[in-house]
Amino acid sequence: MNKNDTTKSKILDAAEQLFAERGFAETSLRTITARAKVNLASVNYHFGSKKSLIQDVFDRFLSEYTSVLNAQLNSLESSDNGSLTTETLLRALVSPLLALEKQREQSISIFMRLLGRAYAETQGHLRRHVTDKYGYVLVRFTLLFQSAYPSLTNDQIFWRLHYTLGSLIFTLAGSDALREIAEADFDRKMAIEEVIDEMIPFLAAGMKA
Amino acid sequence: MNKNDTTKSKILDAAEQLFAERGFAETSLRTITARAKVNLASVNYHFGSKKSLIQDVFDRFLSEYTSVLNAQLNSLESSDNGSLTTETLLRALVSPLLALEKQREQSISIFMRLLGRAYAETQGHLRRHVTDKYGYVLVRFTLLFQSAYPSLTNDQIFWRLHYTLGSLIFTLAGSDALREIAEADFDRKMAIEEVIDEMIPFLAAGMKA
DNA sequence: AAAAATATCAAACATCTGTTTGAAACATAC
DNA sequence: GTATGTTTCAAACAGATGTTTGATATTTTT
Repeated sequence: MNKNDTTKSKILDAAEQLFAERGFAETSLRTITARAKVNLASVNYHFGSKKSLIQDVFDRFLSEYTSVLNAQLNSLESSDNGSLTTETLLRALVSPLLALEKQREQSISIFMRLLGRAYAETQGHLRRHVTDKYGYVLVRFTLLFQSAYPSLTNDQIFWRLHYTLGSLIFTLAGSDALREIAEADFDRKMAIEEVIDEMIPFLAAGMKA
Repeated sequence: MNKNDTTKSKILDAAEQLFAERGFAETSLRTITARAKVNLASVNYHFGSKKSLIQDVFDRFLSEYTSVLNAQLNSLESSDNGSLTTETLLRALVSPLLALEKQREQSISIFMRLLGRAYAETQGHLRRHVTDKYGYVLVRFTLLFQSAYPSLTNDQIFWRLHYTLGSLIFTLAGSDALREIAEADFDRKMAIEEVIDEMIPFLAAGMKA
């Protein structure tokens, strides 16, 4: 059997999409299993609980994302430090998302909505899980940034990085809807790559301000 | 009886805080009425349904916010157009939030978390309600921006405004947690006004990029 | 091919959800 | 002070939720 057609991965696929669309509490296991065309009890059989399913959805996405991002940061670190511009750093952050989009044939906004929801879960188990397991990549990214901009203080970099993440997650999470609005206003549907190409100079200018 | 101690406003207060903390679906009417110390049935008596309660929470916040913002935009419009810098426009967007924070003695992050959640509710009734009733202020703001920066194309302004909103909502929604992290790292607790003072040059630089 | 382990399934379970009910308490008007 | 309208309250309701069960089917191992 194809690895993507197992009951387990069919559940992950359906859950990922539904969680992104509606949120965690708003998505019932019955909705997930109906879309995945599997039995209701198989969620608890394969994942133990709904909580674990949510974590596993994030693990699948984030482990793929961080492994690509880490590879990018590796090559940036080994290359000449003089070429570490803000723009290339930001591209390193975004390009794994575009790669994932192509590979999975799934809109970036799905992943970004998931991330946004994890972020909104301020008191929940999910945010702790995500930051504990994947926070180190953000730390790595911060350190690279510091070496590129030694004139900025540490807390300036800390905050500016969060402004940037806010723009990225917020805009890309809503990118499908925003692109439709923009299409109605300006008679042209932008590709997601164009949106990103517009966004990076905006963010870079802020970072260097 | 004091107007803020009626059953109705006690429910609104409790609901506003709990919705911001946990989300709409994750907050039950029983949790709300327990915190508000009122009877369970009083929600349906005063608001009709949970849906209406959610809308009323937003209406109370947004009507206060937009009325202050509109006043600010009025005075900006009547003043000399040459003084319309990006920074003053952004301040007009944020300062009503600071005013509300003082008046209600409630952290800005509560309001911003609410806004973020309304934004995340992509398919729900809430987003339509909010955009239908309060979208015009954003349009007003956009028009002012266009007049200040005639060199930018309309879709550039559209997108840059959304990048800005992303940064603002995302950062301010998480400002309490972020300020604590920053305090642990840099041994100084920043005031929310300082965070904003740091953010505005960042955003202004991007807007002008 | 028999045995053992793994996976699927329909049904039931206990719990929690928003909402409704009808009586009791309270306030207001005459 | 009685009558009328408004608000509160405990209790119950119907429906949905995550989870468990025990039987059946499927796959893997020997």
